Amino acid sequence: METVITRFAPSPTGYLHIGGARTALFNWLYARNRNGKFILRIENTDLQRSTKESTEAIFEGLTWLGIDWDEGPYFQTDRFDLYKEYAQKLFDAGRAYYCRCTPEELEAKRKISLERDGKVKYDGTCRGKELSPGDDTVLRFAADPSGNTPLNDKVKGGIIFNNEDIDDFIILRRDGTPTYNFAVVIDDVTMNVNTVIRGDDHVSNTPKQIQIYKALGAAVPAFAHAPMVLGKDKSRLSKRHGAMSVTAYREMGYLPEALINYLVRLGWSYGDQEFFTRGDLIEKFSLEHIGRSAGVFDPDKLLALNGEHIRSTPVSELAERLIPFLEKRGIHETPGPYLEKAVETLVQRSKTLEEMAESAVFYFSDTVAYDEKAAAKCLKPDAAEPVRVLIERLEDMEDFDEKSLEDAFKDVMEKTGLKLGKIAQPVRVALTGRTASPGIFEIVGILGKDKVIRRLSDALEFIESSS
RNA sequence: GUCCCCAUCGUCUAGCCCGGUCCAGGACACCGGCCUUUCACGCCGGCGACAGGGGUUCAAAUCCCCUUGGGGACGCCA
Repeated sequence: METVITRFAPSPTGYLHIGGARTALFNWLYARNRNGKFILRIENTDLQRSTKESTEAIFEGLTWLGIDWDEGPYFQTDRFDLYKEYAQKLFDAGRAYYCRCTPEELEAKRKISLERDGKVKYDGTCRGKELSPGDDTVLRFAADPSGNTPLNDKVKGGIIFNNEDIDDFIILRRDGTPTYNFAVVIDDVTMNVNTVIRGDDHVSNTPKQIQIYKALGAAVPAFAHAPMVLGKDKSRLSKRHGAMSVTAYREMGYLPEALINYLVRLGWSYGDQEFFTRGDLIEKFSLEHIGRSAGVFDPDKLLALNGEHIRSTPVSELAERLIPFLEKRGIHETPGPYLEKAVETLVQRSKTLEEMAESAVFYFSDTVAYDEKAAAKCLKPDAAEPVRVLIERLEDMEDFDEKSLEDAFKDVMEKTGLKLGKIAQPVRVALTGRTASPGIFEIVGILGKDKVIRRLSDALEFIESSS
């Protein structure tokens, strides 16, 4: 069977966004699933808008997501000679002609025809004039004037375009650079791309491209147009909808595995399964299960999924990935048992690494910063007694294992006549500064005798001084 | 305006191709409850959809048509 060759061809005019990442993912996954080849190509024929920074950002985003490419990156700017060569072929074959209409004239024509019959199509003024190339000419493709161009889309099914709706579009600009609809085809032909997976905002370009393939006598690839990703208001995704760049999610503490899982699942399904590892995705991905309708990006679901991925990631690995987030808070921690134990207590309570780092601060700081409300609620005078008793009891202890801690707290309960809840909350605030935290025994065990007693004493002091 | 696509819970979706097993299943969110030293996790339960109208058929979420709604494309952008 023929080797599947797919590609991701972004234009470097901004960061890698959610929608682009999903397209990349679909192509990559399909290639991996079919044991094919995945190519990365940068479509930078628009010299004005393409930037080096955007190109770097795209590489960075893809790399973080774990999307690797087998070939490329290719840059269209390195291939201008090739486009000219193919343009010449079309010209020689009578399938392209020079046009001298100015942008202003075209604009006027568009306006008139739009008013007349609602159609916006080049009227073919220069077709048949046999103009020769010059500074003031563009090269246009001579499209089929009649008949139709069928597209057999892998996800949309069959679509038939009337050739009368397809105009003689420009393939080489006045400055000799190729336009998108022409360059993609030349690239895909010369790179042997046989499966084009892209957003369905490209469907209406497809018949134009198919005509180029045919005019060139090249094999038409399989097309799969995936539905769009929309924002909450069902309009096309944009900055208005919040964080849209892939790297923004990295910064917010999302795991690439989770983003991938979410993005792929948005528009593709595998029965009722929601959770997928990278391996699952590669194994199970198929074009047949890409949906036909557009989907709304739901940050809540992504967040929930991220929590799930965190819970299924080995603690040692999480610990390592957490370090940058601790650094951001001025905490310089190295991998090791202490970090890992701390992480272990936070896994179920964290939906992002960012959140985990925030909750982990008390494990690493010298003094505890009390949350105002927490202190007001729990570090009141009536908390002094149990805290004092606990300190005394703890001071006599050698081992801080769970069993002996439990006994210690029981003793405090007996001596003070208080329920565990009444004792645990003040202690929790004394140790962490907050009312919500991992289990008290866990924390005490990890922090160790010295830190625990110091923090309890600090709290006692706080209670006394503020009463 | 013209062309194209789409249409199941608020959202992502299963089911649709090969009509009956669907008074429509799962997930997120939301609301209850259980567990419990807090918060989570986990578990149990609830709320909640086949856009509307016509056909076809013994039978339609599933097939056909229309309407409506949404999206996309109409660039010397990609």
